[in-house]
Amino acid sequence: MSDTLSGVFAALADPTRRRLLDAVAARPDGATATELARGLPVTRQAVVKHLQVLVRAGLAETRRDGREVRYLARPSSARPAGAWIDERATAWERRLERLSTLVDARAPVDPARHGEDPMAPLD
Amino acid sequence: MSDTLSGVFAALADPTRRRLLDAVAARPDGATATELARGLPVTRQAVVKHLQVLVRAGLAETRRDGREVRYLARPSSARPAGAWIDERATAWERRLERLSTLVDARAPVDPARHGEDPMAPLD
DNA sequence: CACTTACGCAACTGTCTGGTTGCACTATAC
DNA sequence: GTATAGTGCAACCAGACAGTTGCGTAAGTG
Repeated sequence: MSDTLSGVFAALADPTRRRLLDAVAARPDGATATELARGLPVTRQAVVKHLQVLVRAGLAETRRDGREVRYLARPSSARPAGAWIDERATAWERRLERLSTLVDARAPVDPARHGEDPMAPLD
Repeated sequence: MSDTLSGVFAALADPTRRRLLDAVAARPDGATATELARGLPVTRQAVVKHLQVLVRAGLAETRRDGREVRYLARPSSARPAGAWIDERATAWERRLERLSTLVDARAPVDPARHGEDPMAPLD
């Protein structure tokens, strides 16, 4: 999970964490774990752990303010993950598009490639 | 993890699974787990499990062809997840934008809201 | 037919994770 | 100074997960 993309996706994979992120982002001055825990059916400690995951993923940051710790959202860190999905979705859809064109033309679907190592880099 | 968004994010959180998805998508006629395992440092069984995660997330589907099972990519299923990120990133950035405008104007950052329940729905 | 190959199922292991509880520490308020 | 939040740290638990091995079954191939 060391690469940054995995971290972001993993962080967003938990619904509680997504709620939390939305809640933090809704306050430009940030929110503390204790505050956030009040609105959730879990302990403050659980919330802290979730927030730490978000921070590790780069989706949030902390700012110390007296005796409290406020969590701030870092929106732009999510962009690469969104871009990753969008790139793929678009490319795949284009490929499918091309395929259906071939099918319409009654062309065989690359039978030479059947059984070949599919993890080999495409030329 | 029952909601579909969590499933997609969780599926994409694993680098092996992302590689796998790319590899499957690169073959419009699909690829079998056995083929895919040849290009990876893991067992066929492990690959099957990964592919099942992708299928459960709606990112792939299977098609039986004689005695082999070919996995096909389902690009469009990833779109909602990408959209989720993009929406947030954009909204959050706009909010930050507004904040810095306020700061420039030396206006206090909503002190009335400090300590309020941050999980409460915004009005 | 026997042989090979691709798949399916089940059990087992180590690690990660979401969540908890309990306690110690620190800064503010009275 | 004492009481009161707010945070930090550690141990612990149940369940999920990545990965393995072993074995059984089904479908082509000689």
